[in-house]
Formats: sequence, C-alpha cells, structure tokens
Amino acid sequence: MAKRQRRGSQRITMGEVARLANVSPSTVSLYLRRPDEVSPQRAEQIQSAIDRLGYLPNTMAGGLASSRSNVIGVLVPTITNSFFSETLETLERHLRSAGYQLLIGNTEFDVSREEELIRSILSWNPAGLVVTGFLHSRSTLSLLARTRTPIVEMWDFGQPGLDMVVGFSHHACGRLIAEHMLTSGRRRTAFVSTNFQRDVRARDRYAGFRDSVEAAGGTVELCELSGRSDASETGKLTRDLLESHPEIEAIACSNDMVALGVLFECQRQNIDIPGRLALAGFGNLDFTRSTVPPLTTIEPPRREIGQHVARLLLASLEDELAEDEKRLDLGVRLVVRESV
Amino acid sequence: MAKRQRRGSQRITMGEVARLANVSPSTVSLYLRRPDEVSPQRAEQIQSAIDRLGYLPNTMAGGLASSRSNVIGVLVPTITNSFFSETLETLERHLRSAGYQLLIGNTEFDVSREEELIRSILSWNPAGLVVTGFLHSRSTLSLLARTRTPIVEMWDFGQPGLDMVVGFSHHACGRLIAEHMLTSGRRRTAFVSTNFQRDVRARDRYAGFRDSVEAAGGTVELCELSGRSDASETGKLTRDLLESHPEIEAIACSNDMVALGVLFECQRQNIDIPGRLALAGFGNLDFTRSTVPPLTTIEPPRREIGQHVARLLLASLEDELAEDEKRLDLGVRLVVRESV
DNA sequence: CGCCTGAATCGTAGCGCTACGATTTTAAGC
DNA sequence: GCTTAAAATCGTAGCGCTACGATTCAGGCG
Repeated sequence: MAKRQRRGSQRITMGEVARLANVSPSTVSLYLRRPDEVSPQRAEQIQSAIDRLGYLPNTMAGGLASSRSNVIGVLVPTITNSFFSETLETLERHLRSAGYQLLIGNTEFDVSREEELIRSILSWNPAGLVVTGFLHSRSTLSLLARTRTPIVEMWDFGQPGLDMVVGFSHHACGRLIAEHMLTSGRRRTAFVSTNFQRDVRARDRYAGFRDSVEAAGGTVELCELSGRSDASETGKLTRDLLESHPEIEAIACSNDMVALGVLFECQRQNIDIPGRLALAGFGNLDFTRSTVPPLTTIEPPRREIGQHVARLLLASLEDELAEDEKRLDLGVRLVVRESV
Repeated sequence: MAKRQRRGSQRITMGEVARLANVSPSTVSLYLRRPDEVSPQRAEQIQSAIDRLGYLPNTMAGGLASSRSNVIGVLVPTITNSFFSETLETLERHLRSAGYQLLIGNTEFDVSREEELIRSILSWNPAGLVVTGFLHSRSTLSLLARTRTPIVEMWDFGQPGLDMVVGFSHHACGRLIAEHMLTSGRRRTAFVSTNFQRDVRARDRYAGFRDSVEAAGGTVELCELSGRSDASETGKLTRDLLESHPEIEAIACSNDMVALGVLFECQRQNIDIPGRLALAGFGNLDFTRSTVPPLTTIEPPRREIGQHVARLLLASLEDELAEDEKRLDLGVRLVVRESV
C-alpha cells in the first residue's frame, strides 16, 4: 500500500459534475451507465460538465457500490514468452473492447506463487479468471471451487478442468512430431528441452514424442537445458549429445528457440540438416521460415486461444453456457518445411 | 461491466471475521494493516477466524475508504516484444514484493490508445504510473499534468520528461553502432528497420546511426520492413537491397530479429559476414551469441530499467525525490562479436 | 380539463472498508 | 490501592458510487 497519503488531491466527484450540470448525482450516474435512458438535453448538459471539469469516474467506488467489477485476472507462467504474450495481447484486445480490464500475473511456473496471485486477484472481486494449464495447488483448487467467478484454463487440453477449457493437447504435439520423423525414416532420436522440470506442457510434449517413437521401436534421448539460456547453452549440449550418441538421426526440441540453437551448432559442425540430422521445433515463431534450412515446427494457436478465451468468458458472463460449449480443443498444425 | 450480477455470492466480510474472533471490525482491520499493533492474543484469534472462514479482504472497499490504492499502471507499446516484457517482468517482481499490483496496458504504439488507457488507469486512482517514452498526445499531457500520482517515463532518455525518467538514449545507440562499423572501415551502409513509422525509438537509433555515418562521409540506405514480419520478409528485402546497392558493406538493424533475417539471407546467398558485409543488431537477444557468425549487437538494460523504475517509484511514494535523482540514464553496452 | 401512463429524474440507503478520536484495558510507580 | 500514561480496542462517520423505489414530468385521451 502507498505510504504517502494522497487524499484531497482535488479529484472531481460525480456530485460536482451533477451540481454543475444542474441535475442530481443519480442522473449523472445513470447517464454514465446507460446514456440512452436520460433525455438528450440532460445528456448534453452532463457531458459538457464532465468535459469542463475533466471528471474521471472512480472505479473503486463504482465497483464497491455495484459489488461487481470489470476486472479479469489472467495468470501465465511468464509474459516473457511469446506464446503467452501473444495470447495475452489478443485476449486484452477482445476483453478491453468489451469494457474489461486485465490484471496480469506471472506465476513463474510455480503453483504456490500462482496461489498467492489468485488470492490477490480474487480480492478484486474479478468478473472472470483465466489461468494457464491444469496444475494447481490443493488450496488454489479449494479457493477456486468456492468462488463464483467463471474460470478458464487455457493452453492445455485433455483433463476435466474446473470450469471452461481452451487449448490443445501437448501430448498430441509430441506424437505429431514423432510421427513425421518416423515417416522420414528416423528411429534414433533425442528430445532437447528447456525448463523441463518446471514446464508440465514441455514434459507432455516429450511424453507424446517418446510414446510414439518407442511404439515404433525407436529410441529417445532426453536432454535438459538448465535455466533460461534458450540458445546459448544449447550449442555445447548438442555437441555433447552428438558425440556421446552418434547414432542419433533426429532431434525434436521443446521450442523453436532451442531448435535455433541446435541448428546453429549444426552449421558450425557442418552437420547436414536434414540429411544427417532431422530437426523440429515447436511454436512456429516468425524466424522459423527463414532459417537455413527452414525449420519444421508446430504451430500452436496462440492468438486463437486468446480470442476464444475472451469469447467464452464474455458468453459465460451473459448467461450460463451449455456443458459442451465449455471445452474447446483448438488443435495444432504441423508446419512441414525442410529440416525434417 | 459484467452483465450478470453476482452479488450475494456469500462473500465473507470483515465483520463476520470480527464476530467469529470476538473483536470489533476495527481491530480486524488494524490487524490486517498493522499486525504488530494488536496484541498477540487477538492476532491469533483473528488469524484463525480468517483461516476458518477463508476470508479475503475486498480491495475495492479498502481502496475507496483509504482513497489510496496499491495499483500501479504500466503502459508499453506491446508486451509481445521481449524488450518490454522483460522490463515488465522485473518491474512486476519488485513492485509486487512491495505490495503493489500492476495494471498493464498495450498502447500498440498509438498515442490516442495510450490516452484511452491512461484515462482508464487513472480511474483506478493508481499509486503510480509508468509509461514508455516521451511521445504523448496533447490531452494525455494535460491529463497527466493534473494528476498527482508519480509518473515514470521509461525506455528513453534525453528529453525533459514529466516527472521521473529511466532509460537510455537511442540516438546514442545508433551512433555507437555506426562508430564501430566506421572503425572497421565500412562507409557504405544500410539501416534495416521494422515498424519504422510507429516506433520513435527505432527512428532515433536510425537518426543517430545516420548522423555518425554521414559525418564521416559515408552513406546510409534506409529500408523499412512493413508490418510485423520480423524475419520472414527480411530475406526478400535484403536481396533487393544488395542487388540495387551492391556497394553496401554494412547493415545495421533496428533489432536482433531483423538481423537474424538478414543473416539467414546472407547464408543463402553465400555472402561472407563480416568479410563482404558487416552486420549488427540491437537487443542482445539470447540467440545472438550463437548465430553463425555470432552477432555484434547492443545490450539495452531491459531488466535494469524495470528495477530502477520500481526503485524510483517506491522512493517517490515514500517521500519527495530530489530533482537530480529523478532522471536516470542507464546507458547501453556495445557487445562486439564477430559479425562486424 | 383532469386522469392516466410511461419516461425521466431524484433521494436514500447502503457496498465493505479505513481513519481517527473516544474509550477501555494494562501495567508501572509510589 | 490509587493514579497515570501508554497500549489496545472500539464506534462512528464517511470514501464515491450504484440500486432501486419514490417522485415528478410529459403528453395523449376520454
């Protein structure tokens, strides 16, 4: 909380607008909320008073009085990741145009931090809540069970969920990549991942990949990149991997940035892609189409997620949604280019 | 605003906690705000009542009553850009640990959208406001002049500013790159930029670059990339540029993603970097150290900006800052690698 | 011309909390 | 045991707005 008190900072109230416009405060309030219910004449008086005074409504007072808010809380593991930030951007655009304000929180892939953030967001009496994935702490779950605000779990699919779900199956992504590699005749593979311990969804993609490869009699070597180094540490890791496992003929990466690191290492070592080694990413980031060679990857519906989350949220705020409208698998697209 | 009314969603109030704990509501409030001012015995009664009821304070009611809020508004051009999102992440971390809640807005490089967002944030009676850069609409300026909340303008430096300023000079960045290229003997240059029309800071970097190059008797060809295509359209543009201006021996890019696109095009055309062409980016994104060849770029103080903005904001909330503490040029570091 | 109806406007009572002065409790000192 | 100051607790009066029922106003009609 602010230490320095800033009261009396001559903020204009609705009452002052009313006085200047020669109407009652209730009329001003009504004008602001449902302009077509006041006469054109009053409307005009009120608007000009507002303009003249530079009146800004006090959201907190309004929210308290109506015990309702235009806040929607959104929790992502990190906004630093273009997957989530594009979803956020789209979500923001759609929700703002419907009059809502996003409260964004970074869970840092940590369920206890998520809990803390949810507590803080819930104290705003939000109209809706959007969280990433299905993994929540026990007390988060009970916190969420008790609240009545609509909840969307996004960026994943395949589990029951708390209320609404918009996403896709990461396990299926892994399988998709695996099948494509198998088709191109590769059986000895590796999966290189950042953030493997913390990111359930990366682990799901790995699991899907491994399941498919092993079902076809192939092998999968798992390589974890430590920390946040997306493309720098990758070089060394790739070198070690290829040295200790010279039989490997395909590498799937947990995301395109990792794949970029692998790709540059291959360029350095003159390893032919896809001749000697097949390479695939995840994310279909912008650069993937211009790498040398262009990178085969998976396009997750980043912006579509945002759009549909907004749509569902808005709909559920209007009226109760049928059960079968509450779950949306947006699927995923394999973008085949030249690296596999 | 929410259409469906969710009142009566049996939310627990402070009064109910008080009743269960056998104290007055004021004591509960005091306990929550300044726990050390209630006796340990009461504290314990109250806390257990809170836990038992699952009480969550109502932020709006608190904010209204104290006419003060723990909200800090932050406006960035786009959260989709790792420059800003890393600043945001750092800012969030520091500010949250001091008890503040960020309200993030996307201006989309549009001053009128910025104005709209500022209006909306101001209606929350925020404790502070952070905006990106110096470019604001006329009415934003008057809106901001009237308010008493501390304001930080970040990610730029060199203009008077409204209140506090934390950033660095983009013009200086351009000069830095130019000087390095000139030192390596290049005089015929090009500047390739995304988002040139909308992004003042990219234009400043260009201006700095051009000023230095031209002062040394060199030439600068400006290439603008349309829209959001960071690395894909870049290939074609580079090809055209190199064809129509075969004399060009150095390319500076508005950011590392653009440089990546140029680099891949050069790989395709077998253009030797830095032999035939020098290349530099901006941002020092993670991948730049592993490209082939590693990319010379500029490291902007992304996270430091967040950290110092938080520090200044917090300090100005405690007490008045001296004038000379209000402006901070964080500078910039040229990261020399192999591409120039 | 009064009556009725619907539209426009208004007044009042909170929303759940905090600020702050009033009151009660505690403990120290003699 | 009494006084007194300090510490702990409490009661009241809003914060600025919205909800909603009460009131006023227009106009149309018998």
